[in-house]
Amino acid sequence: MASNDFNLSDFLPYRLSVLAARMSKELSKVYGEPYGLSTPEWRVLTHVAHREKMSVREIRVSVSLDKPSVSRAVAKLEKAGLLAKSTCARDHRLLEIEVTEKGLEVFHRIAPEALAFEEAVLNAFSAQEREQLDALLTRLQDVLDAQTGTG
Amino acid sequence: MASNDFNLSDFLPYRLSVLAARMSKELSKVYGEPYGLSTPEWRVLTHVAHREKMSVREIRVSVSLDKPSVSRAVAKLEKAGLLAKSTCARDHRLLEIEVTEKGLEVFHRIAPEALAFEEAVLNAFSAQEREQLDALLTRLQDVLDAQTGTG
DNA sequence: TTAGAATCGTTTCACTTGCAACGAATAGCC
DNA sequence: GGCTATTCGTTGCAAGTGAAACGATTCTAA
Repeated sequence: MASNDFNLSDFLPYRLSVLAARMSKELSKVYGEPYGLSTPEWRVLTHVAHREKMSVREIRVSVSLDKPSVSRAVAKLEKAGLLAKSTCARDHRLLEIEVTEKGLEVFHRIAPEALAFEEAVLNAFSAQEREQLDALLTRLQDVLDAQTGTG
Repeated sequence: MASNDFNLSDFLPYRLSVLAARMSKELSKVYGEPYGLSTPEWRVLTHVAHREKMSVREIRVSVSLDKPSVSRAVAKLEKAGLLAKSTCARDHRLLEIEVTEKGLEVFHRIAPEALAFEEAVLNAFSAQEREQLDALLTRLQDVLDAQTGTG
């Protein structure tokens, strides 16, 4: 029976899950304890750091989090003074969320460390292998998009 | 300033995290609603399905979950009659956990679907690309092991 | 205009998680 | 042998998560 061959450690969804969890945990040492940021907060800050005003909805799709997570992350970041909220004049349902100077400052302290972490991991790979990895991950993403609907 | 280049959607930890989350969510449709299994339960059942008696500790390292998660998963699977717990005669601290006939039956219904899901994803890749993907993921795992200590 | 549908962000609530504390059992050491 | 340290699995608890409900606002269409 074929399912007797089933080996969790070779199973792609499991491997990806374990890998992603470990990497996220390592990375969180950069922004977590030192700056008191959670993963959603780090993602939101990172995205908002592009300096454009944006709504919760725009952030949500860009950082792959659900509405409540973004809402809470924004609330905490605002409380910490890292971003500013105001209601959009043209549409009072929308928020205009914008990074503050303090937020940018924090971001510019974290980002290089985050990139250094990524670089430390990718150091084990040649330029060609990096391209392969990039391409394969993109393809995986595309396959899932095609199967699921781009949700 | 280099950190202005920071783009979350190109950032490896983020990409892996999003990819793994989506794939896990898709996969969970196979074992989740139909069989009432959570992800920890699915992993534990899968590992125990090898038919060997094993302790919580052994399961834990094999399925990348922490102690409480395995303990709770085992408790629920036992309640559902999919595995059996007994205390080890040689060491009363240890449990001997073993899959039941019913557990095997459920496993043999789920596993082919899980493999089919994996296959459907990997269908987009050539044999060579699959090997590349396998090798790259293994290397990533190794790099993290080396940096972290094999946890 | 003006009702009804849709969208936005927040909040509620039930559920899951993971760390730490715990009791039970064994191993190590004097 | 007895005392301490360690390991095992469970449980308590606080924090995080996501689906659904909610009020507020805007859009649609008559």
